[in-house]
Amino acid sequence: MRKDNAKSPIDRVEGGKYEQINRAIVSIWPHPPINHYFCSMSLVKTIQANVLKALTSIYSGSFTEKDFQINQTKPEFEGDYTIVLFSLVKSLKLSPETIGAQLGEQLIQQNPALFTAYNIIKGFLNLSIADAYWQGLLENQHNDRCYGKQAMNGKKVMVEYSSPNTNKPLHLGHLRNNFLGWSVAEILKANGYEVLKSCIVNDRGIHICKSMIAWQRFANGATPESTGMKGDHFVGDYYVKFNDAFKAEVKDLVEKGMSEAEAEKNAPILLATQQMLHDWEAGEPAVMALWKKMNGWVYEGFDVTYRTIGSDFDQTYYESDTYLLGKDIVQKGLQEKVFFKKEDGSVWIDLTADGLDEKLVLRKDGTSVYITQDIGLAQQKYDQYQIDKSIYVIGDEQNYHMKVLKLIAQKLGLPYADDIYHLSYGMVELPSGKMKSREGTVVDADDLVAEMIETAKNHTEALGKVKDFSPAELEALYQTIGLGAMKFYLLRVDPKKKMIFNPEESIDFHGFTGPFVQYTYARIKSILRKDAPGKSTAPKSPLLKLEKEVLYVLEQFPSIIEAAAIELNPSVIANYLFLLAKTFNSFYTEHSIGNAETAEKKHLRLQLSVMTANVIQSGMQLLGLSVPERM
RNA sequence: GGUCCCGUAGUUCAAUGGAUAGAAUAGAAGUUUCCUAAACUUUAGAUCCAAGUUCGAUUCUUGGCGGGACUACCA
Repeated sequence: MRKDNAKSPIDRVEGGKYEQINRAIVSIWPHPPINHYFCSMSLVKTIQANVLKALTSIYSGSFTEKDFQINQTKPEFEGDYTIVLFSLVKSLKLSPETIGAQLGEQLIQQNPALFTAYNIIKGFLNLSIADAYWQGLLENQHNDRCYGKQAMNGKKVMVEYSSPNTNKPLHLGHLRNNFLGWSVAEILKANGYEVLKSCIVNDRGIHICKSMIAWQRFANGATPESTGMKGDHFVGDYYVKFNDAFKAEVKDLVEKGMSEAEAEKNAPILLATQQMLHDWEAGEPAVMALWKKMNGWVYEGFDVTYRTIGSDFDQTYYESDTYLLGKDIVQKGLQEKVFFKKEDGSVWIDLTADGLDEKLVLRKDGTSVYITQDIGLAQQKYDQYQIDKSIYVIGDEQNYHMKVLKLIAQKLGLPYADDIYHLSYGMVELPSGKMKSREGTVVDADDLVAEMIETAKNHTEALGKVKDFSPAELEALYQTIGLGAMKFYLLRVDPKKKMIFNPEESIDFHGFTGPFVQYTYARIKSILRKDAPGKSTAPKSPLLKLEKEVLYVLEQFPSIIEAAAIELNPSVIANYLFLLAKTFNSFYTEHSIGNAETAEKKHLRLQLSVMTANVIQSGMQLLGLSVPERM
């Protein structure tokens, strides 16, 4: 049953499609992006290789990494990593205990420098890793700024994100999009890709004309300058004014006896808007001038927002340039019988065999539709930059559209078809449901940013730790913390899932948050201003439990960066950083760093602090967050 | 109608088919002569329902129930 068949066209405009220019996860990242790290193989991979070698030498036969799993050992058991043996039981026809004992013995014999002990509980072989391994990692990598990052791999990726409409300001949904796009770009760079960030601006169309008409009629020449308003908000207000006027006209016509459906089609202001769109397409000078003027205002507003939140693009596309693209591709496809023409002259593709519908690609008047433009733009991106992968950060409501786009490209045999990837993310919803401008429930991006910075200010002042900061330093700090809280909040959730934002409850600064991680960093830096790890040749004493726990987490950073790239999922990084900060904080409260028991311990703990700070800093950078030296 | 997505503590989020389902927050109780208490410690609290596959299911399959998105000669 259709849910929205009662809605008027204007409802759909407000609550639906135009609201989100975000467009469609259908395909899978075809292969893990990289094979080796700058420095050394990850511990899990090392264990994997050792287990494979041991299995082969004990049981003779061929094994693959799929024959067993390696998990972190649960804290209630002795050991660091665990081999799950169940899947070997069938093929080897031995009990898990036997396999475990034989494998454990062999591993220790084979690599006594790495494995020190094992125990078997049920089908789980728990392995203990030598202290020397962790100590070596720390000694070698603690101040390696490239830790976890990979060498350039020669592949080029374009990440398209943000993609605003020029008839209204950015809202919370755009923020999720922007932060995701930015972070994914950073994550891919860390994995060795050359990344191009792009943005398609939806700067034309009936919705833009609505703001223009409303301004013409109601503004009396007012400008952002004359009203002191930010340009995008200024224009957005006229978009709202259009809708108010439209509704009033419809109501009026209905009272005069017209049916509601008729009235919605014939409201004078709507007809005027449609005329304006025609004039725009015809290049009518006055309309073009107005269009340029108003879009200019919006861009000035967007620039301010983008600068504040830290978004930028290597390439901006404008729909006014691209909306005619793709027609030649359709003509070619028509010849190749990928498309077919209906009697009225419109051109379609039949996707019913793929479980989809027939889709229009060219109107009967020969003009292109959204999907046609997107094919054209995809082609242009490929021609222009020879990209190996094209990622579209677009909301999940456009899953269908993006599926169609990819499918059409594949059927046309376009070389980049398989490299189109829709990074589909869920909407940000309010506790009451979707944000609706008609109900005034849209959370404005600028307002939210300002509120977060204000909250950061209040918290900071209440704590009074940075009273010696200059006003400029304070402002920078508030921004770092406020934006940090907001970015972390939006990125810590799996992008695929929709998330709920409650405007009544302000975004937290405690717990699983950006400021928590930032605070951990600032506290470490405070120690490192007084002390730095020098050289130590003292024999190493055994690692304490909490020291090892921090190292255990630090060791995983390279694998985490890789996993985040394979999944295109910044929340992997956010979860990791929180775990790291929490683990370090536990260590920090329990053990003194500056006044450690021995010089050797002090040295080790300072190195541990340096490495933790470095990893926090690079990890936060992958999320688009900066870290303060003090807070 | 069709296609797709989602149902986990009061709330917001985790969990490549693995051990006793993790966190955060809200609740209860503690920790400051010592490196930043935006921290730390303890405590209580959850897999929508029903079958199936499996040594093992939050995860996979099927069927319910509940929520959402899409299904325009709009972009």
